Order: sequence, then structure tokens, then C-alpha cells
Amino acid sequence: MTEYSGGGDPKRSLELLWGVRPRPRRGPKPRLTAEEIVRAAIALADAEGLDALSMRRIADELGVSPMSIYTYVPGKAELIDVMVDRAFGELAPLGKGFEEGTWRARLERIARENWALFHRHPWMLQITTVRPPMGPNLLGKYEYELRAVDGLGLSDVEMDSVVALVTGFAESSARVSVNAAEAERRSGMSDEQWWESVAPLLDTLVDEADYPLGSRVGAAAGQEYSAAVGPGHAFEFGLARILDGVEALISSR
Amino acid sequence: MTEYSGGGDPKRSLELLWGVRPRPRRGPKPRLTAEEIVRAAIALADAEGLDALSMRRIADELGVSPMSIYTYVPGKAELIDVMVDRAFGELAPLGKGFEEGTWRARLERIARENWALFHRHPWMLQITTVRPPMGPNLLGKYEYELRAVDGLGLSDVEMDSVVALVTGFAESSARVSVNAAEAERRSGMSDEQWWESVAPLLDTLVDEADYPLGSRVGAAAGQEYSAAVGPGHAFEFGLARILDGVEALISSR
DNA sequence: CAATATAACGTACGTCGTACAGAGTTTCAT
DNA sequence: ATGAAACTCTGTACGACGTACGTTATATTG
Repeated sequence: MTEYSGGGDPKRSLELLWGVRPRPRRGPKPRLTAEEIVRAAIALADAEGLDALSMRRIADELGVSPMSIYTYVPGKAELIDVMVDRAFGELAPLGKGFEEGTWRARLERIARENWALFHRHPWMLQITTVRPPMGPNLLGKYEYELRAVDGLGLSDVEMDSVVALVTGFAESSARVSVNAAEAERRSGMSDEQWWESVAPLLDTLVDEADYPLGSRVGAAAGQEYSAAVGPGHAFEFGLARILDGVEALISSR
Repeated sequence: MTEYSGGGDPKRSLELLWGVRPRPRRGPKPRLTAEEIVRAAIALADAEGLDALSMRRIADELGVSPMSIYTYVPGKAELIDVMVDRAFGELAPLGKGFEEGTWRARLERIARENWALFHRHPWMLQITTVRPPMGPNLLGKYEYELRAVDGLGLSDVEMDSVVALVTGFAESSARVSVNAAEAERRSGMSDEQWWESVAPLLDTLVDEADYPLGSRVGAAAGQEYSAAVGPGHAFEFGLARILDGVEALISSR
């Protein structure tokens, strides 16, 4: 399942994100709040994944009927918008400022914080944020990250590009790592076990001589990755390369 | 919807991938072949996305009943494995070799070919390939891409890491680009129109002074991206940075 | 011609988001 | 005090999904 943030009614989403719903003056006391629903939804998605996140499950969790949820939230799309903003909010509060350290240390920290966030909330990787939910937390995160590259002689567009490159890389390598863990959970097999179950059959189908480089390099890489380093290696390697590339850009200014 | 390659029975998948099913000697003439089903499925996914890819729709397209598909293919998971391998096959045949050009030109070409592939088959971005379908085409693609970094003094593990970095980057920036186009299709609004619909309401909720950098840089970036460059800019910018970083690695050898 | 293997199909189950209608509860205006 | 209005909550219903299962029709083999 891939969801789209910004998939719902933009007006309703923004009202929800900024909490501007006028307090109802009549009718029965509400049993819930939108915030409770968001918390329950995030907890459920953390624990069981986005596929398990259904309006019925959320309602179950909160002890109400499925349709009651729609009293507080226009629909699933708008709910997801708020979930995304709240979850990204775990990043911005850290950023009181960057008084010390080099730009490189700051960008590295941002990359690691984003990487860790996606591991805490793997469901976020299944949500496309090309039309990001414009909530307080997402705006705060962007502001925080831009401060890491302010005053280095980069143009505004370059500042945005560098931040997008680093956070985008953190996201995409977290995706690999999270998907590996999820594949392990689903299949009940570690990567090693999976490979051992595939290799014998593959051997009968393929002549290694047809793929000389792939056989050699694949074996070496498999050895390395199964040695507990795993997907974290790709993150470290890529981050070092990218920051070297950014360094080349900055010193050309 | 996110699908997992390798989600089905590995043995059945491998048999399908390498086409080793023994020809049936009795019974009615098959009306279809597995290959026809894969072709129809890819065409459907290209045209309408992975969400529209259902066994019922494929059957409709081929003029048979839904359950007939299961005569040729064990299930949807195994079918997707074969779709992925076939689609990646569009890359490898190009690679007769890399007689000329620098390593940088070769890696750049690989990145552009991958980027273009994901635009031809956007549904591939919704399929996780941590347990890749070990078909002839995927093996061929890996072999081809490794040749681009062979003989540069890199270790086997480094060769794998560089190829993974470049192709992973192509995938993740293609994802942004494809998702942007998809969001446009779904909402019937261009990014510009969407922003114009959100901005006025957002202005009433947010004080720009709280986000000085974000406001300034966001405006500059928005200007730049709406100027027809769009998500292609992020790809070009990131690729240049990454190749600069790889250059630093290679010249340190 | 019978036995056997294969193809194709119809039905059924439990899942999803949510439209809609109705019943119960609280507050406000009079 | 009373009726209207506003609001909360619930039950039912629809058409989509993958596919297990059992049945019928068809082709090949002995």
C-alpha cells in the first residue's frame, strides 16, 4: 500500500494540522479528540505497519464503532497527513540550534536523525510526501535543516538542493534497511537463510561463467553484508560519498 | 500498495523466471501462456498503476475468467517477481560493453538509464526488491553495471557499493519525480495550482517570521522548480554531487 | 474406448473505506 | 419549561480485493 499525503481535502487537512476546529457548543460530550485518534493511529502503524492501519482497527483500539472516527477526522487521507506531521515533529524539537561543529557534522547529524526516525516509524516510508502536509512540525523540520547549510556561500536554491539530497538519501537508504527487516519478518527467514534456500536451485539454472563479475562481487558483498554490518553499510558509504561531493561544491564557492 | 518481490514461493518463482515448466502432454490446449500474462500485467500496470493490477483485471484484459490465470501462474506474488525481472531486462541488453568513455560517463549513463526505466514503469517503484527475483535479466543488469566500475582499483565490496549508490539514487529521485506526476494526475492540479490553493489558507495560520529561512528558501526553490525544471533538477544536482564523491574515492586509490 | 491429466469456471469468505440514515444527547433561545 | 438546533455515535450496505475449493469440459495416452 502506498498512500499519498495531501490526498484529502487540503482545507480540512490544514485545519486539522493546526488545530483550529471551533469547539462544538452543543451535543453530547465527545468521547475522543482528534489528537487521541492520531496517537492511536501512529501507535498502531508503528506496531503493525501501514497495511494494518484501518479505520476499523483504530476504532477497535479506542473502543468505539468504526464510523465514530469520522466525527473527528474527515477521512483516512487527512488522518495520514496529521500522522506524518506529528511524526516528523520528533526531529525539529531537537534543533534548538547548531552553535558548534562544522557544516559537515551538522549534515551528518541530520542524515542520522532522519535515518533513525524512519526506523522508529517505518510506515512513513510508504507515504509519498510530494505534497507535504504543511503542519507546524514539517515547517519546523525544514527550517532546522536549512540552518545547517546557512552562511556557507550557497544560493537559496543550492541550500534547498543540498538539504533535499541529504534527507532524501537518508530516506532511501532507510527504506532499504526497513524493507530488509520487514522481508525477514514476513518470510520468517534471515537474508542468509533465504539465500541458502535459493542458491542451490539457482545453481542448477545458471552458469556462473555467464556472469563473472556478478558472481565474484555478489559473493564478496554478500559475505560483507551478512557480517552484521548489513544495510547500515550502504548508508555509511553513501553518506560519506555525498558529503564529499557537497564539500567539492562548497569549496568551489 | 507496496508489494514485496520474493513474496511468493521461491521455487515456483524461479521456475517461472527461467521458464523451465515442463510442457503439458495432455488436456485441453492452453489458451494462454505465462509470458502473455506477464506482458498483459506489465501493460496494465504501466497504463493504470499497480493499484489497478488485479487478477480480475488481467483476466478481463485477456478475455478469460479470473481463476484461469492461476493455471499459468501460482499467484500474484510470483507474477510480480516475473514482471520485475522482465522490466529490468530493458536495461541489460543495451550493455554490449563500455568500450569508450570514462568511468564517470559510464556511471552517468547507468543512472540515466535507470531513471528513465522507472519513468517508463512507475509501478516498479512500489515493489520492494530486497529479495530480488533472481531472473536472467536482473543478473544481467548487475553484471552490466559492475563492468562500469571494473578495473579502477576498487575492492569488490566498493564496486558493489558504488553501483548500489548510483542506482539507488536514480531510483529514489525517480520516485520523487513519478510521485509528483501521479499526485498531479490524481488531484487534477499542477503543483503550482495546488500551492496557490494552499498558500492563502496557510498564510492565515502561520507567521512567516517563525520560519525565516524556510520562507525565503522555499520561495526561491518553488520559483526554480515550477520553471519547468521540476524534479529533474534534483536528479541532476544529486548525481553531480555523488559522482564528485565517487571521484574523491577513486583518486584516493 | 476408458483412464488420466490439464484447463477453465462459479461460488464463497473475510477484508477495506465510507455514504447514508437514524437514534440518542446536550445546549440554546424563547 | 419546552422545542429546535447542533452534535455524537452506530448499523447497514456497496463494490472492490486475492484466492481456496469443487466441478465440468477437453485433449492425450494406453
